[in-house]
Amino acid sequence: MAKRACGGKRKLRRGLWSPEEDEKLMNHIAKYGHGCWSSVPKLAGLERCGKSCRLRWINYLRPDLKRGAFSQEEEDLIIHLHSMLGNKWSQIAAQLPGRTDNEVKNFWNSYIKKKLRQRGIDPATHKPLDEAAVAGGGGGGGGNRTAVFSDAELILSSIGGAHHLQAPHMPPPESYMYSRCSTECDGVADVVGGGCISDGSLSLSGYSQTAGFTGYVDADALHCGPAAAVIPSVSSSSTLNSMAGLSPGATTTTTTATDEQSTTTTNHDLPFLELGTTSAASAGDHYGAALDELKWSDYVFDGCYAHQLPPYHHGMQGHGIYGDSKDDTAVHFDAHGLGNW
DNA sequence: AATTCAGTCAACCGCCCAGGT
DNA sequence: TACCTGGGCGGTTGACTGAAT
Repeated sequence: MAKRACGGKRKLRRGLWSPEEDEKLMNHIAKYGHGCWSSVPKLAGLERCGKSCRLRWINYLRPDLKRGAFSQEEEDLIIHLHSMLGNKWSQIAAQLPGRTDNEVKNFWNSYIKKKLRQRGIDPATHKPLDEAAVAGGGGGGGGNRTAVFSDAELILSSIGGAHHLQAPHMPPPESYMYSRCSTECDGVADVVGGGCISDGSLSLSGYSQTAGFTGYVDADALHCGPAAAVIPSVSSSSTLNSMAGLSPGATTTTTTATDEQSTTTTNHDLPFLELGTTSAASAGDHYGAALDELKWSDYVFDGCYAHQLPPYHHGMQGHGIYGDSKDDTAVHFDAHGLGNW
C-alpha cells in the first residue's frame, strides 16, 4: 500500500510546535479556513505536513477548546460512555464540549484507568477484575458492552463518594442504555428519568440524578439511530468544518434541547470566526453563552493575539491558550450549559 | 543538590474509510 | 472496478515536569 508517511519527499519539521508556527497556522486558518489540510502547510508557509497541522489545530489551537482539569461530571460521563462505546475516543469526546479525543484518551490512560484498577475494576470491561479475568481474558472491548453498564454505574457510585449507590430514585441501568430503542421511536419519553427527544437526541437526565449532570448524547455519534440530533459538538469534524467556514453558504444546524422541548436553529454562512460572537449567539442562547468566553475574534482581530498565547510566555510544557492546564482558573465544565444543549 | 522515577501530554504512526477519478 | 488521495481515528512514543529519594 506504500502508505505515504507524513511528508515523504520534503524535509519537514517534526516535534513540538514553535510559537511562530502556531501563529502562522492560526493566521492562515483565520483568513482562509483550513480547506484542504494537505495544502495548508504550503499556503501557511509551514514546513509541516497537513496532518500535523490538522492535529495541531484540532488538539491545541482551536479556539473553542476547554483547557484545564476534567471535572467530576466529565469524568463520570467519560466512564459512562466508555462502558458503552469502548475506546471510541472521538465519539466520547464529541459528548464533552471543548474536549478533544486526544485529551480524553490521555485522561483515560493516565488517570481513570488507574483509578478503576485501584478499585478492582477492569477498565476494559468495566467488570470487577476477578470476574473479568474469569470471563476469559479475552481482552475487553469485544463483548456486549450494553451488559456491563450496571457495573459502570457501580464504578460511578464508588468514585463519586457522596452520591448514589443506594439511589432509590435511580432508574435501572438499562434505562441508560436506552434510549437506543426509544430514539428510533416517536419521541415519547419512555425511559424512566430520561427523555427521548423527538429529534432523536438522548437525555441522560437519569444520569444527572446521580452525578449531578444533565447531558444530551448525540444518538448518531453513539450509533443509536438514524435520526440523531445535531449536537454542536466541538470535536466533530463536521462542526469543525462549519466552524472553519469552508464552504460558503454552508449550513450548520444547531439543536438545543431542554427537558420539555427541543428547538432547532439553522445558520447559514457561519464562518468560524464568528464563533462566540453574533452568529454563535444567534444559534442559541445556551450555546452562545457557552462560547462567550472564547472570544476568538479577540485572538484574531486584535492583531495581537500572540500576547494571549500564554503557554510559551509561561514557559510551561502545556501550551494552553487559556493558560496552564493545571490552573484552576481554567474554564470549568459547565454541566448546566451542556445540559441545556 | 543531584539523581531517579513516575505521570502527563503533545505529537507521530499506521491503519481504515470515503470520495473522486 | 480499481486506484489514488485526503481525512479521521486509535495506539504509541518520547519529551518534559515534578515528586521522591
